[in-house]
Amino acid sequence: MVSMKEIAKNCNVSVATVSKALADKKDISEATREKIRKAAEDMGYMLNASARALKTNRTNNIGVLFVDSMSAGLAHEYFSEILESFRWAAEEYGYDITFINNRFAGMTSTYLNHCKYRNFDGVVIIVADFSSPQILELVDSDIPAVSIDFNYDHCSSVVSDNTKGLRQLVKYAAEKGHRKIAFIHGEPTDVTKKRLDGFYNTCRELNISVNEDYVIEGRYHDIDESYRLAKQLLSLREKPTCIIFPDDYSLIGTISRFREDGDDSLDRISVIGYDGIKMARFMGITTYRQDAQALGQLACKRLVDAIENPEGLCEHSVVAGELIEGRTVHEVK
Amino acid sequence: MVSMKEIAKNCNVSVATVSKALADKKDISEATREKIRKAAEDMGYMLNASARALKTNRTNNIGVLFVDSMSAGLAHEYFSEILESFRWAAEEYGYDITFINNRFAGMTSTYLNHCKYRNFDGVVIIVADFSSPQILELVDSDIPAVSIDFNYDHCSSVVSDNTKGLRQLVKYAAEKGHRKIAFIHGEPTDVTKKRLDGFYNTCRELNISVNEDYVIEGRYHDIDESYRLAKQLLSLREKPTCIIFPDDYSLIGTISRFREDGDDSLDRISVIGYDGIKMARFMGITTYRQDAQALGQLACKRLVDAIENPEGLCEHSVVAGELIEGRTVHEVK
DNA sequence: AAAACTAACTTAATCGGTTACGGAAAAGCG
DNA sequence: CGCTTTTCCGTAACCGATTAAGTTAGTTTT
Repeated sequence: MVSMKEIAKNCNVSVATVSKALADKKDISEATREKIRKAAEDMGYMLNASARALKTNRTNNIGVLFVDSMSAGLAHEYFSEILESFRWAAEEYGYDITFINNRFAGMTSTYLNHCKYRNFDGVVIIVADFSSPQILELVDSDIPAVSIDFNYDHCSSVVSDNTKGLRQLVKYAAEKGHRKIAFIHGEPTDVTKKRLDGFYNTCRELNISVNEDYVIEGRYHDIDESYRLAKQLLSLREKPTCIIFPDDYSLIGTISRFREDGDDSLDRISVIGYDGIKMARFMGITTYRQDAQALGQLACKRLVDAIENPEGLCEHSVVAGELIEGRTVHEVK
Repeated sequence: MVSMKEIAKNCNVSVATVSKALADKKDISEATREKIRKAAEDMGYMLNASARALKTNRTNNIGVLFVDSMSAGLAHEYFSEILESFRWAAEEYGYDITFINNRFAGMTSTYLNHCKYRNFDGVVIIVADFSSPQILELVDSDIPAVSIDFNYDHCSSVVSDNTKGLRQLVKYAAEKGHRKIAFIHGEPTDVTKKRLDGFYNTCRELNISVNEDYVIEGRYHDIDESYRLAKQLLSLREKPTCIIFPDDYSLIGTISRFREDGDDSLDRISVIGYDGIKMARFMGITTYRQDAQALGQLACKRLVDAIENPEGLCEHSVVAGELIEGRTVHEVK
């Protein structure tokens, strides 16, 4: 690999001159700068990130925590869209992204150690088990960090407006005349809590009495579970007229499984998804589209801010989504 | 950040001793090794990847080319599954993965330059415009590389068995009595070429005469296009009885759009997808599941082999998939 | 024309490890 | 008890950059 040393030799200058010439420092004459530039080009030279990082203590590399305990992860359109937009923004800012893991040289390690090892300039937590001590250790370290859809005290966060999401969905259903609205929510997480807040508060505001049998815990992205719970809801003496699902994916799966069963009871009531994945839009499902792109982009901006100004306060931003009106919520008298 | 120097001072040994102790070299006594280990642990020490890479010329980092010109990319389940399994395997082998791009410090650069800059030990090409000169430059460089679903002369490759895929699908349709089989294929790429081979050869073997109106070029992952072409096929004087789509995604989208139109003509013939995405399986679509997991895993193995033995010959592997029997291919008399 | 700048480099230290080589002390051997 | 091996650790060069500080020649100032 050709290094500055060889360029220096070739141009009869010192390595320092080469470095400064290529870095566009001012104390190099235009003539030598050009000579060096040309030599570098001709010799196929490229800067060495490791060497630079060693000296400058900056890697221009961002660590991405994206661990899918449930094998959702990349297969989850919402998260992969966030990752994609984050990545794009990072590249714009001149950063690369590397996945964080907790295996070092084959052995088990910690996320923090991995970040120290790679010397990431910053870290973004997109998907993870947010309550794990390893994550806490990471966000409490002095590495600039930003978390998505979760709030920590010591780092910036960007979260989707889940409360508003449920508010809009409930309001929409209510406008269509629904009063028996069920909500299959996901595992108890920050996100779920916010959604439940939105659900309960909006019901209260609209004077909709919440039947406790209608609010049940399921799992995100789990078709089997949603299917089971939907069946359960539809077997109640007093059936709900509308069911809000944890996400579009499980809703679509559930719908098709009901049809497979030859059971049209789900088609005869109203259903609502969450996320706004492409397929849901194609299928005309009423859902709340989370603005994954904005989330990823903003998270990146916040992280870069934190990197460039480590003394800055952390900011907590909420990103709104939008209701997508499909054809799965019917008017009731 | 705590370095070996500080541990050395703390333990009254030289930096070399610390390095060797932590690297489990044999010429350090068990006593000092333990003393150093403990100090490192207590001080929260972690190795510095840049420093190590500088000296050893190994980064334990693999560059991943994953560029979605068509905004498919991560949203494409097949590719994201490959990425996921590749990543998992890489971590097992002790490698991290970083996305390759062609922007350097905000400006436009080349993929190769980026790889030189990061000094990747190897490179995997998962999604890209395979014919771009930048990619060619990359695979022709001396960086160990492996490509997925595309063959280059100078690097190993792992490809899905597209010929077999189409063979199986055509055979299956034929067994169900279909003789008028249409094939909406994707853009002309290596993959498409193999599929066409499989399609034509199998038709010939089974004495199915191919109506040239039935074999038309569409685009992968493009619902609008597939929808348009399906309509076109169904408007032919002599309609096909079975249509093979470029992929599950566009098939599912097309089906739902037909239903939206109140057009049941697609439901009355047989349809076949490709990829075997989860949703397709839930919806009972007959398709060919590509073994994305095996592809990613094998690609990683090949790459690690190439890294560890740069003189080795490149290998070209073909990974079989399997036909998933759904309910979208009906018996014809 | 001597003093004071300025422009354009060079020198050398440094970042945090790795590793070939060397050397002293302890252990093994006859 | 001498001599050869081992064992264990230190010295120092090196990887490829960056950058503060120093140097030299040319230019300006007075």
